[in-house]
Amino acid sequence: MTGPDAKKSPTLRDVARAAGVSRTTVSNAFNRPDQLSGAARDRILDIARGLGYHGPNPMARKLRTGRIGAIGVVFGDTLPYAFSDHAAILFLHGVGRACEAAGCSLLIIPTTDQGAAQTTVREALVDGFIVYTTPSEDVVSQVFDRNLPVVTVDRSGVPGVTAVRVDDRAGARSIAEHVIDHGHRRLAIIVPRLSAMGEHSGFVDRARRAAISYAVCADRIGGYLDAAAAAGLDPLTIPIDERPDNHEDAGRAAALNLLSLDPQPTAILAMTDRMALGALRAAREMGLRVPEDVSIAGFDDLPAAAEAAPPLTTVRQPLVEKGEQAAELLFGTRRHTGLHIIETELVVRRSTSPLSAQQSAMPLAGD
Amino acid sequence: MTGPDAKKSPTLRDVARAAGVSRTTVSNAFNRPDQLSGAARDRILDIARGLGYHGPNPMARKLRTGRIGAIGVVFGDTLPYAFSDHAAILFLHGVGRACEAAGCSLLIIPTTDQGAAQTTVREALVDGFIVYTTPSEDVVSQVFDRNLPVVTVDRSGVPGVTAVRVDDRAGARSIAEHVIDHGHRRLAIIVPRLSAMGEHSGFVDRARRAAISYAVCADRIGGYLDAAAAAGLDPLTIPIDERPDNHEDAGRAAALNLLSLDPQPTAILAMTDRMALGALRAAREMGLRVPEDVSIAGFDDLPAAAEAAPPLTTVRQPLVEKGEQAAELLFGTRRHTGLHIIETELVVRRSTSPLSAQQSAMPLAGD
DNA sequence: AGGGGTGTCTTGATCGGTCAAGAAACAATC
DNA sequence: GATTGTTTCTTGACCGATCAAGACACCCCT
Repeated sequence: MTGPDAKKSPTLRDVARAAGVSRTTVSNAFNRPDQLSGAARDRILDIARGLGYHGPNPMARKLRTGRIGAIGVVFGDTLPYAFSDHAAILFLHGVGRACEAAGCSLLIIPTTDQGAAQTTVREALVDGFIVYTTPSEDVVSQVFDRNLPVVTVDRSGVPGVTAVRVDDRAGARSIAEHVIDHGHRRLAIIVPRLSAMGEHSGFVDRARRAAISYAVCADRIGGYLDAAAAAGLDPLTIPIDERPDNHEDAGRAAALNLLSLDPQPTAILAMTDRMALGALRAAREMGLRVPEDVSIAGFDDLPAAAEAAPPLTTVRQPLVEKGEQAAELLFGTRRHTGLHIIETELVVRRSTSPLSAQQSAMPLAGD
Repeated sequence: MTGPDAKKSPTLRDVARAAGVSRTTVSNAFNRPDQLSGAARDRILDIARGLGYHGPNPMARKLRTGRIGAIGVVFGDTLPYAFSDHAAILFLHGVGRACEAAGCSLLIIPTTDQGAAQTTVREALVDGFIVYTTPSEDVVSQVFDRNLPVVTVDRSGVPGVTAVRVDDRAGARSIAEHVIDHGHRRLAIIVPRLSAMGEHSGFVDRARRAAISYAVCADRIGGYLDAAAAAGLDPLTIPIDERPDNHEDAGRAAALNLLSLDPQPTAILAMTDRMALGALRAAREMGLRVPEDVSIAGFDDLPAAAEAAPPLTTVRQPLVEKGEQAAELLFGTRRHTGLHIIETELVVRRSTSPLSAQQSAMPLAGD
């Protein structure tokens, strides 16, 4: 990517020389019209144009003046993934709103290539960072090393760092309670990748349940199991299926696996709407009706959840507001407290229903 | 947004002084480990840490070294809008893919506030720009003024500027032909804002048809009308309804307007899928069946088009690839030619069908 | 005539680094 | 012992601007 002008472009000094004035005067011609006579200004601007000088180099200028005017969002996943995940996009939407209000641009920093990510973060030209989801710890510590303002989102807190969290545990509990209140006892859970280390597909065993490294996963599963325990169910008997990615296809595969258990679960709690949508598809493929044969619940309340067939019962988290708040905390627009917790809301639609007589006729696991 | 360290942070010079070495040596300790003894390096790094020095200031460093490592995408709309428009997101997805490959970050530059946009563009720390959709001409010329590499997307070409265009005209013609081949003669067209100047809602009169400032609009409408003319229809008799925004709601309003014409159109060509989806809703609300009572076609082939009820006949443009190509052209990965034209593909689904006997029984406009 | 004010422009320092060239110390080679 | 080479570190210029302070001319006023 070489500039249209391969020959290096002229500087303030060149213009000054050509115009027979000092650099400062040229600088003023561009930035402080009141500091020189109109005639001189016009002449200088003309000469600059003639020389192919396109205004003060922003980097040099900002080095001197300080503020950069952009904030960085660090994604755990690849950039393409970020742009294909609706939750991420809604989050960015919110961040964008706050940026706009603050007159700030938005730098999206990919961190796929572990090696490159280090230097990308190290050299990012930003006034602060938002760390979204789960970049590797290396990258996160690199971010902290920059010693710029940071807001983390959906990550377990680090002392001294402003964090935005959703009350995932309460949200998960509420939707599990909803299902349990409807009489369901044979629950099953679908989750995306639980730990930064190791990729796993299939049932989650005890060891892996104990080694969850992502805060969101830990909290949501915790919430589900809290509700189960409160209802007298043994958490360890509730099957959890993990898939490496948060995708429709992954949710489908997990649901196919869970729904072929005997006895079949009567309610599936998917940790994300994306996976829940895949689970809906799996049920359809197996000839099961939702919610008559199996209730399916999601989490997030993506726009697609309301439009699914049937519309998805889920837990709403205000994704746009989450992004907006994170950015506002970074800008200092919003009062700084260590931890910002965002509440969720249970959204009951039609993918869940009370346990039917037919369903309850089947043997209860563990009986 | 003040840094955690309000007292200004130490510089290379401070570290050098504390360590009793020169600035260059400290610089080398960070960037060129082979240029000094391991012992000295460790000692310097230790001292730096002790002083709260967090690595070389990226701005100063880049001022010296040149390359910034980010490209800017300039949006015509507000940032939040960009993140709510699927076409834009898919485009960004593609850009992100290319950025990732090039080890580059992505700066998203909002241009809502006309005044601020000028300086935002002027000061954006990027190595090049992608101009997407239709920022105001002021902003575009500001971008050109930076004299950095630029690729424009979906805009009519400017001499010397690499442009990515979709063959909108051919795509529009193909879908109009598809509908005409199915026997439809009473066509109607739905379009978003046609011109940067003036906001208009409702039928587009002759004067406004002649004053379209957005290249995409001009081409798509041109394609529709080409097909109509080729089939012996008078383009001027085909009603065009314009709405200021490319939104479902806008499409709905336009369709409601068009479908209350007498005689009623039998086929609606919406210039975007978003508007087509709104038109589907309008038809449903009016108790019209699609496609039995009215055929509706879109443009873009967003993911939602395939999932609509009924699935939308549309023109597919490869949005992700468009973004990727634009970025690759900017990086120089792809061979530079002035104009890159991307082909479209007609995707026939179920929202269009042959004219029914009942439909053709109605009087033909102009007979 | 001298003091104060204003408008226009210049000087030299500075922002925080990197880079090319060279110096000092020491070892290896002929 | 002179030459060459390495390793390690320093110097001064430079990247392209901004900024504080001051110089100079000009006008107004008493």
